[in-house]
Amino acid sequence: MVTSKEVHMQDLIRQAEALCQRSGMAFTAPRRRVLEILAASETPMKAYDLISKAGEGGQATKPPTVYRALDFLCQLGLVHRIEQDATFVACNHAGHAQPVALFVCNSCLKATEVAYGEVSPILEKAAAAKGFNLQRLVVEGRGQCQDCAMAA
Amino acid sequence: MVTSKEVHMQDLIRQAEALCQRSGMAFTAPRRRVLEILAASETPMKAYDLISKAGEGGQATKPPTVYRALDFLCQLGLVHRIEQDATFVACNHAGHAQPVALFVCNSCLKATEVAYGEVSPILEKAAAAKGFNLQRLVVEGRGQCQDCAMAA
DNA sequence: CCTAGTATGTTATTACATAACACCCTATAT
DNA sequence: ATATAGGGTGTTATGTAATAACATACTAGG
Repeated sequence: MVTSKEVHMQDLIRQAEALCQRSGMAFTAPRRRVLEILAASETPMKAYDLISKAGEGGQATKPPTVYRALDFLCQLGLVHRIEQDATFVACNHAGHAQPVALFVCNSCLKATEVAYGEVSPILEKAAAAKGFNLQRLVVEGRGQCQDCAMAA
Repeated sequence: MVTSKEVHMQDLIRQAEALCQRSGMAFTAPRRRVLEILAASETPMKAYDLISKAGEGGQATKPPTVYRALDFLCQLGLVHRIEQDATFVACNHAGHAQPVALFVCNSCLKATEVAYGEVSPILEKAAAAKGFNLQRLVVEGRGQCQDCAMAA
């Protein structure tokens, strides 16, 4: 059986390859490895869990290798960093141009992505009212996800 | 001359005292010290800068002392933690019931507080559409503040 | 070839945060 | 008066997150 996770991963990998091709960057082994691990994970992962996992199967993988891969993948928009708790998650609707908010479930720790296109201009305007020119926006949250609400 | 910073600090301290009184908690020396340092700072501060500064003038101040004070002050809403860069800033409109976004200037690093009351329900609704019950929201940003825009 | 640009490997260190336990203070119940 | 429970701090040690700095390798264009 082919799980949706696996399909998702194939998508992400293809996306990554395409993006790299276009921008003349290399989709190298460590970058692929990090993306695969994140894509396979149910929940956002801490950097050092990633480092351990990437090191399984022989060669040790050191922090800088993984952090560099994460930076790269974040810039491409294939991975999101969740600032609240310093974790990383594979984007689950690869290729979105839209900004997304990440809402983390307090029970199962899974992240739900929600597009917030409509609120960007509102916040930009609110910022502009104070003379602030908004360039980058971070929207995150905590709460209870659908599955956990059902279970309760 | 009495600066607006100093007035702001007096306000915050009074607020803190009042809040503690009401909830039966103690506004102790380390808590006061941390709040004073933050209120006097132009920009958000890193925890370890706070630790050093709190330790000036004799007794060494250790990380747990400061982190405990920060947790306390954050819960009271007198201090905000900026997740993006793990810094802390005194709230500059003490006693707001409103949630606020924190926008950090890329040049001078000062934080601008912007109330985002109007967008909360929108995001809550967007989350609800995916079955997510939003309990806590973090809105932060980066960009250029008014002063730096003028200077440029 | 050679060299400029991109990327990784490796060592070491810096920065951020908390666990765990001892001690103190103060309010209140006996 | 004294025991004790709760809230708070002090201290040691450690866990966790991230990066600096420098060496090495791969690949494309001159």
